[in-house]
Amino acid sequence: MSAHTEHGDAFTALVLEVFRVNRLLHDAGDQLAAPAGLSTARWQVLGVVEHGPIPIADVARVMGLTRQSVRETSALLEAEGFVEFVDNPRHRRARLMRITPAGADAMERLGREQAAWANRVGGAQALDELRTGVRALTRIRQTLDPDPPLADSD
Amino acid sequence: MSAHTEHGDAFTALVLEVFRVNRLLHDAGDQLAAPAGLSTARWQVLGVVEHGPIPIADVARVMGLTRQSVRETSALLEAEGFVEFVDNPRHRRARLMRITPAGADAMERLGREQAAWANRVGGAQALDELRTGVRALTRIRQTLDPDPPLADSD
DNA sequence: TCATTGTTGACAGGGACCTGTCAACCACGT
DNA sequence: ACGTGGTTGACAGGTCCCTGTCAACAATGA
Repeated sequence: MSAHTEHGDAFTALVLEVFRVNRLLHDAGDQLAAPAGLSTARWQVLGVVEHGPIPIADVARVMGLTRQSVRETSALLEAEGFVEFVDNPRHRRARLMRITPAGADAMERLGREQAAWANRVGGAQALDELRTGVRALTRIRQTLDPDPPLADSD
Repeated sequence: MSAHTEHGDAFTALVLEVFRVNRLLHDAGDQLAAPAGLSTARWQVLGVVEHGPIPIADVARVMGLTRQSVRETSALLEAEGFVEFVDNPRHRRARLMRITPAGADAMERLGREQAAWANRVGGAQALDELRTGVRALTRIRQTLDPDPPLADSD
């Protein structure tokens, strides 16, 4: 039908699979995060803020999102009491997002539940397959992404 | 830090990579589809409708989406003239979505451009890595998805 | 010192997905 | 024949992401 090479065919299959799995993982993340009053998106933002006070624009860069998306999520996190904004001595406009004790608590609980879930679902897969999958996606990301997000050093 | 097994660790890395790559692929799809007046979502719906007249609920099942999402996308596709709704002799309420000549044209052009793009990006990857990646994601999807989407037989 | 340039948070508006709810419709068992 | 239950499209409302635009702010060079 379409003029796909073997590589093009395999890549296309991977693309469609990424779309499907992404939605399932996102939903699973929402279900994991819901008891803590969070969602996948808020959880991820909180995971960055957890490392230390940081302006919105920096969070966006780390996550590979736009400032606007992060701003919206951050406003909700603040309204729910998971983060607070404190003055930035280096920039009067760019205030720093800081995790609150409530936010830290939620992250701690979520960390435990995520670990249990990841061990359970990941345990049902072959280790080498998981690792090859990560490598494949990473290479594709590097091929597609003109400027990759900053390292989220753990 | 968190009590991750090796499997849990690899799985978590895969999850985060899926999130990042999904966004890049979605954006790339939008850019591919834009010249044809489509987007990634509309393109995918049109790809199902292309196989023959079908009600909205069936499209949703095939794609693993809700009827509501497909309905919205379908309304836009109809407004743009890519599909039309025709009476369903078997169900008065569930009218059939049918691709228009304009829709078929757009899909044909997009098919060629997608093939070129997939060959180019996929060609930069190792074939066995791509295939293992597909297998890994497929297995994860089957682990997560209680009722998998219908086959999109080509 | 001062104008230019780049970055920041904010605001408006839109796209694509979700859940919850409803009336219309079909199919099925009694 | 008829009610019951499941499915369908529609509508309301919400989340998470995007682009485009703007004024406030910082940093830089003339």
